[in-house]
Amino acid sequence: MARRTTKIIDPGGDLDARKASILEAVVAEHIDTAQPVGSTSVAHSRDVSVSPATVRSEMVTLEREGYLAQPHTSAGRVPTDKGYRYFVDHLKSGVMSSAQQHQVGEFFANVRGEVEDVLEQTSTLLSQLTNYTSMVVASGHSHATILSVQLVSMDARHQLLVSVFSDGAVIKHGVTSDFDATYEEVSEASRQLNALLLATSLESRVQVPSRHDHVATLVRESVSVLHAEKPTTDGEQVFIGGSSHVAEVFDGVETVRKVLGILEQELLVVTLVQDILDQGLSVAIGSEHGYEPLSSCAVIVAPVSIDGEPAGAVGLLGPTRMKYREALAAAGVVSQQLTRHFGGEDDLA
Amino acid sequence: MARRTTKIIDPGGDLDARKASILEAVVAEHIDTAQPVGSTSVAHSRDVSVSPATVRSEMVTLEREGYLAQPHTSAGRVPTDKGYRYFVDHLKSGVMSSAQQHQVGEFFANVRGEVEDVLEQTSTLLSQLTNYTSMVVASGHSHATILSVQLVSMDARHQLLVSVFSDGAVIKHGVTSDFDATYEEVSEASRQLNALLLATSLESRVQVPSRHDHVATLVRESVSVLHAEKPTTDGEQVFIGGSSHVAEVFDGVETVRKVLGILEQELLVVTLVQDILDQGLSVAIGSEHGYEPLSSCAVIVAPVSIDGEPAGAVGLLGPTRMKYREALAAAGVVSQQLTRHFGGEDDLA
DNA sequence: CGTTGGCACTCAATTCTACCGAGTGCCAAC
DNA sequence: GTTGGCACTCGGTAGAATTGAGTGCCAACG
Repeated sequence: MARRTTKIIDPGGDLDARKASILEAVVAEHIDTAQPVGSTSVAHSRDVSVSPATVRSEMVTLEREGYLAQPHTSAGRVPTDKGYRYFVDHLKSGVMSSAQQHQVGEFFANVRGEVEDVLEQTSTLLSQLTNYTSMVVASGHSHATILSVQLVSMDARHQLLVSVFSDGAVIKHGVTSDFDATYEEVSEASRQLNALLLATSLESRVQVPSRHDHVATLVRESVSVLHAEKPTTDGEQVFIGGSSHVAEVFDGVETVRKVLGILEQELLVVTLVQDILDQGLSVAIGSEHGYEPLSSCAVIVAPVSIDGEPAGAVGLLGPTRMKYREALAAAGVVSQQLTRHFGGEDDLA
Repeated sequence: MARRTTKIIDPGGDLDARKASILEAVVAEHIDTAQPVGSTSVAHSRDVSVSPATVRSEMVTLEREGYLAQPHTSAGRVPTDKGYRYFVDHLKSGVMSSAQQHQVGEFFANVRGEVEDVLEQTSTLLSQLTNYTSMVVASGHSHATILSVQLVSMDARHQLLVSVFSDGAVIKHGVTSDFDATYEEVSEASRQLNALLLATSLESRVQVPSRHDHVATLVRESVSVLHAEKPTTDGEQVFIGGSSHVAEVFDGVETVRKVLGILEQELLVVTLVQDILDQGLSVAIGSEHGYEPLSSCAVIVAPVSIDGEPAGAVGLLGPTRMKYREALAAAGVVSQQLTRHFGGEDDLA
């Protein structure tokens, strides 16, 4: 399930049972209270049955090994990214409250509409479930094949190229000509485009006519504008939900600003989520994802697939001290449901 | 240009010249410093050439008349919403820095791509120019006519209805049938739909076939799903830029959260902007727009039209103490440029 | 020898106090 | 009507004292 990134050297392997319990207690309490946690409260927590003094001596070890840190002498301990990592890796996967399960069930039983709408609403759902900012990424259609293209005349010099893909995506492109195209020329161009492009993908090369008549020019122009789609992005779409939670969950204006700034850049979000997935992680904590402005964040991702093919992902963004168990459960359930929703009976793939 | 909302009773009409100068000085300085401003600094400002004592006595009047407020005894004065309103109404319209003018010119000379892309980028531009959050609203296509509809077969039971509108909008709808439709049936339905819907708008009623064969069912289903588009919204689109500025510009987590919460709800943003336009305002200050959570905000709007028809608006959202002159100038120029961009030569209406 | 209670020590956070000064309101004089 | 003078208010700041949670160390215990 959750794996450790290869970059972490993991010196000395696992911690002994007692250290583990102590670390876990520290993390759990700090997540709960956002405060440094001291030896006494750890000693009193279940799973730990030694005296505060013993806890203290173990904590210096944990600190030396990099799992804990002290904001200043004579304060309690706070988990480091490495500490959170251990915690997450050893988390027995939780389960959502039945109320929430019901909410999710209800939601997926009732959503209808276009894929985009469903994804958008899903991102809202996910952020409502967790009180964190959610991201839903749908991967591009660069390998989907074209089901239909149509050139529609707006006026004599402006046409609209509408392409329908096998994954249900529809994209449009403006095509401008420097001559007046007749209705017949546009229809003919449309017919030729269909013949040319049907069942191809955006990656395939096609043979365009080299003649210089109006129809051929329209065809050439259309193909070029369509194939120009690729480089920008792969056509991924991102839906972000609950960005207002950023303000609740992080302290410090500067952090909030930086995080919002990141979320504004859709391309960055796509890359971030993809990177984490590529690393084989389900959670990226602190600096594990390498985005400096997000160093005080944790990002949870869960892949979504359609017919066994990776088709996107859902994600959650919170502080490093986020409620991992609940958030992981929510992301997991939602990604599963999404996978099922688009796999099974459904009004549109 | 800037008009006063009818709700304001405007008691005693305009202020005498001296009161006006004093009020203006207070507003200007408070916008600059975010601090209560005292009699001395007002007295020293240009446009005011009386002693602090005189300023003080004028200020008690202004306070009594509701233009100024005192956070507490022995602090300076702060403008009220009414004070800002007066300031804005008497603002001689400013002009952008030439660097900014250049930036805008550059931008509109170089943008290309679909309308949506242009609008999205415009909202980014506007927020960069002003350091406030920007909103770009494109009004719906409920009165646009249909240029083309096409039913594309995804698999035997799922079709995709793609409609192209005269304003360049393309929308898709999934159509599900409870029977297996042949390729011929889908083509025939597509043909009939075209005959039926061409040149109609979403508001027009059309006569659907009442037969029970596959083709007629497909046609009926398609028309119904297409006309169901209307009620939700009018198909407006909203593009929000620079939401991270919210964090810089407002103080207090709670305010930031509330504002972000509003921005998340696109429908609300559309309504807000529309309401303000309908009131004939170009700026709504504090509670003038009636959205309680935005009572510490000012919203600037500027309409955009295409061929004389209202087609949307651009907006800016900042604190009540925002830099009105600059922001108004930026919103004005951008809305003009946008109007021109979509009015004149252009690769797509 | 690992565990524990005891204890002195540290240091951020809090509280209190004094004080400063920006700003006001009032008034008498110009 | 305007102005300078003056007493007064009150938020903000600075410093000192206090508090208390928490540590590290150590000696004693099982």
